[in-house]
Amino acid sequence: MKKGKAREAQILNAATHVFLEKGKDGATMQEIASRAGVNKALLHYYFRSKDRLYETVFARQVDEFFGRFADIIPHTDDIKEFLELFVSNYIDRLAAHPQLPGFMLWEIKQGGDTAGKLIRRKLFRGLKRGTPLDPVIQKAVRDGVMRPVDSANFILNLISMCIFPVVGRPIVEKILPDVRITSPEFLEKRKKEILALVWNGIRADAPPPAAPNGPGQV
Amino acid sequence: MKKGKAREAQILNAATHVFLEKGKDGATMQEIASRAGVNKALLHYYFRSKDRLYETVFARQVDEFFGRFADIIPHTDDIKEFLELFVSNYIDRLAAHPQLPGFMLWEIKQGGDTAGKLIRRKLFRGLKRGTPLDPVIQKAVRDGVMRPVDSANFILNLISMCIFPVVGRPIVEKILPDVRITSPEFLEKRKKEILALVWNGIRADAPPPAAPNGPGQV
DNA sequence: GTCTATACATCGATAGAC
DNA sequence: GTCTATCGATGTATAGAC
Repeated sequence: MKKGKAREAQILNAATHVFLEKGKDGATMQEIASRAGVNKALLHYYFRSKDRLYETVFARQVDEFFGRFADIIPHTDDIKEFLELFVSNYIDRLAAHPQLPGFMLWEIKQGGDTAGKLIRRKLFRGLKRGTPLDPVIQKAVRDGVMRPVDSANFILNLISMCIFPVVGRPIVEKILPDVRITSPEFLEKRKKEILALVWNGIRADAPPPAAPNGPGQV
Repeated sequence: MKKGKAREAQILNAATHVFLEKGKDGATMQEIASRAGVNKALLHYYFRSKDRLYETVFARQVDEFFGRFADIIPHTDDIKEFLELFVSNYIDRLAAHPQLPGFMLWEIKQGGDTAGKLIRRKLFRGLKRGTPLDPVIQKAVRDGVMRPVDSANFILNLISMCIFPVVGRPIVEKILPDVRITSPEFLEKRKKEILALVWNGIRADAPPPAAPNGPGQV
């Protein structure tokens, strides 16, 4: 009935939804078929096997997770503004796909080298060798506006603070019952707090007036 | 042949290993039995079903992950020293069980309310209502040694920086090929960098001599 | 307690009608 | 292209001998 490409996309959407929620092992062809509103056999018609269907979905998600990473890199020479925008963009991106990081992390750990090679390829395409944050940070250090830090660790810290709340959402919301990780209010407050910590640290004797977003946070 | 308790522990060890690596869905009774060196039927003799075996393993891991959280809380009034010890203890603990965080995060997301209730119980036992870090931080703010921050966000940041590298190890090591997350050298450097960031921030005009572990990190 | 043998369900995959 | 029917493999679980 439907045209081939439309059906393929329809199945792919259902498969993506199920795989992201249950993982490769937890997902079944039956559930994917039901969600797509078609029969099991049709999945095999379009994608030979579960493995190939999964690979297709996984590759697309790697694209979403890594390939479009360049989109969230701001273009400004002001390091403070750069960090503000980066954290804001990154958190917005993560909030738009809350299931993606947890899925990627778990599945990559399972996937071994098959997944590993795919990531390497995608990663080193728009992103030739090394993080795009590196040069920005090193320049800020040279300019004397940022104290010398280990670049890799600093980037790791920045990314950790953005990603972990999304990945650990079920746990975090259980421990802090009055928090909804993906609510706009929490996300906006979180952006400010990350920036304030990164920029000022927590020491009381640090110069107060240079806080990234005014002094006012509880 | 063997006494009941010993066999039970033997099976439980094998089950823990397999479940932690593959997750509930990916694990099979056959693999657990083989690793334990016994027959499938014996697993059902000791633990009626796969579900019950999994629940036993999961409950023990929740204990490891949450229940023993109090052990890593330092006892000192000096906030700087407190944070140093907390981060150090926490990272050491995580490095000792590198598979645990990823497993917990993924499985809790799958487990729904069954897992949720179990965690709540374990969590609010040695840990009556609220994080044990909260009072320490609020006291430091009152004493004026720490600038006012949102306590929940600060704790979230601290924990994120400790946990994420372990959870994201496969990805991180793929992007930074010269890093071995669990190597002692990297872990020790990481402790210093987290503390330096938290305490001083990155701003160049912050007073330099109060760095947590001397000024020298490139 | 521990094994072999097997029952029963479910999953991935294919054949064949339409 | 899409369905029904079914096969073979695998997974959980049980029966019964020892």
